[in-house]
Amino acid sequence: MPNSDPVIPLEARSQGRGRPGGDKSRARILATAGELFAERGFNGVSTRELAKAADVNVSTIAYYFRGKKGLYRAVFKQLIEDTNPFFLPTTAHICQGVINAGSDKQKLASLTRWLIQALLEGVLSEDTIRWQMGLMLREYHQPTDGFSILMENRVNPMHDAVAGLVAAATDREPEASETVLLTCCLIGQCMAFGAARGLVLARLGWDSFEAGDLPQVVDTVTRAALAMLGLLEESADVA
Amino acid sequence: MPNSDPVIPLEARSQGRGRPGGDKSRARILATAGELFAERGFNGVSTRELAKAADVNVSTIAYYFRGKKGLYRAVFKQLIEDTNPFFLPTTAHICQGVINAGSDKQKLASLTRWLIQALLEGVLSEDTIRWQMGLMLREYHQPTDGFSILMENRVNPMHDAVAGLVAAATDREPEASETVLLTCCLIGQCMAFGAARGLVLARLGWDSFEAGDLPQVVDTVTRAALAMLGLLEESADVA
DNA sequence: CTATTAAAAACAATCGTTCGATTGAAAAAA
DNA sequence: TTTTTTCAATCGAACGATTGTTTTTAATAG
Repeated sequence: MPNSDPVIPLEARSQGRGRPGGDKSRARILATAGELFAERGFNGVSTRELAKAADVNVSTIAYYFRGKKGLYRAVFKQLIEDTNPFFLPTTAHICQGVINAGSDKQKLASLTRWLIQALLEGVLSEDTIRWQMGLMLREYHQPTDGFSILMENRVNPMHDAVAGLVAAATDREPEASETVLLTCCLIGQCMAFGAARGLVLARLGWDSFEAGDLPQVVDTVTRAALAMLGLLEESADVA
Repeated sequence: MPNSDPVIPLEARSQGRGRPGGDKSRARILATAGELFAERGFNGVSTRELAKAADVNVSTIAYYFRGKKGLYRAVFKQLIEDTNPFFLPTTAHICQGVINAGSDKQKLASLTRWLIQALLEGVLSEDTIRWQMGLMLREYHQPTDGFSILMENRVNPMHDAVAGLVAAATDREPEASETVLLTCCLIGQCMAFGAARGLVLARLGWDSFEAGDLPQVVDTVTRAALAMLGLLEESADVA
C-alpha cells in the first residue's frame, strides 16, 4: 500500500529505489498547475484537465500532494523558491544601498532608479515571472492558502526594504505611517502595471511591451517615483 | 413555455400579471450574485448556493438570465448602471475642470486633489462600491464576458478624462505615450490601494480605513500624485 | 381561461478523491 | 551472475457528491 497514511510523499523522494521519473512527474505537475491556476484560479481548473496537461494520471496529484488543495499550496512554495534568485539579491541590494547612501540624496535617487527598473522588468517580462504575478494578485484580493506564504516571504521583506529607502529619501522613520503609505504607492504602482497589463497595452495601442517601448515605460514610471520621493532635482537626467 | 427562444426574460418584466414578487426576485438574485461573484469568482459560486442565498429556487436563475453566464453578464450591466450616479459626474467634473483651468497650474493642482480624493474614497469605502471593485479587478487580470463592458463604460472614459488633466499639467498632448503612461500610473496607484486593500491595512497595522486614518491616506497619495505631475510647488499646502 | 412566476424533481455531465493492481528498477539473496 | 524481493511510481476504474440545466407541475393575478 504505497499511499498509506504514515508514508506521505509530500516532498520529492526518489532515493534510488522504485520506478524512475518520479521527480520529473512531480515537477511537471507543479509547473503546469502554476500556469493553469494563475490563468483561471483554483476553481477554474479541474484535476483531470490538469493531469492531462501535465501528462500524468489523475491519481498522481493525490499521490504527490495529498489532493488539489495540497497542490495549490505546493505551487506557492515552489514559486517562492523559484523566484528567490531574483528576489533575494534585489531586496538585499536595496537594503545595502540605503546603508551605503546614508543621507546622500543623489545615491538614493540612483538606487530608486535601479529599484523601479528591476520591479518593472520583473513584472512586465514575458517569461515565468508573469504567471507568478497572476497567482500573487489573485491571493492579494482573495486570500486563501497561499496568502500567508506570500506575505511572509515576499510582501514583508520587499516592503521593509523599500520602506528603508523611502524613509531615507523623505527624512522620516521607516515605521511612520507616511513612510508605509508612500512605500505602498511606490510598489503598488509597479504592481499595477503587471495587474492591468492588458489594460495598459490597450491604452497604449501596443501588442506587447517588447514590441512597444519598454524603456520608455521604465523611464516614465521612474520619473514619477523620483518625484514622489522628492528626488527629481537630485537626479541626473535619464537618457 | 416561459423560456422559449423568442421570449427572453433578460430584462425586468412583471407587467402586473402572474405570481407576485417577479422584479423583487430578479433584483435579489442580481444583488446576491454580485457580492458572491466578487468574493469568490465565477467558478467559485454554484447556482444552488446562489439561489439559496438569494432565497429563490435554482431554476429562477435560468428563468430570468438564461443560465449562470447570462447572470454574470447581467451583474456587470447592473454594476455599470448602479455606479453611474457616482461615475458620470466624476468624469464630467474632470473634463470640465480641465477646460476651465486652461494652463492655470494652480487650478489643475486642486482638480488633481479632488480627483484623488474621489477615487480613493470610492475604492476604499466600506459599502457597495467595494465588491464592485472586486469584480472589476478580477476582470482586469482574467478577462471574460465582463471585460468589454467594463473597458467601454468605465476604463476608457475615466482614462480619457484623466489623460486630459495629465496632458494639461505636463504640457503634453493627451495622446502622447508619456501622457498615457502617467495616466496609468495615477489611476493605477489608486486602484492598487483597492486591489491590495488587505495588504495595505496589514502593513499599516490597521483594522479598517475607517478605524485608521483615511484622510491621511488621501493626503499622502495626493501629494504623490501632485509630485508626479509636477504640481507640488503650485499647490497650496494640504491641511 | 390565460399568462406569468415559482417550486420541485430529474437530467446528464463533471467534480475531487480513492482504490487495487501493475510497472520497472534498485537492493538483497542465491 | 542469476534470481528474488522490495518499493516508489503509475495506471484505469470507480466512488459519491455536486455541477449547470431542463422538465414538469403548481400557484397567482388579470
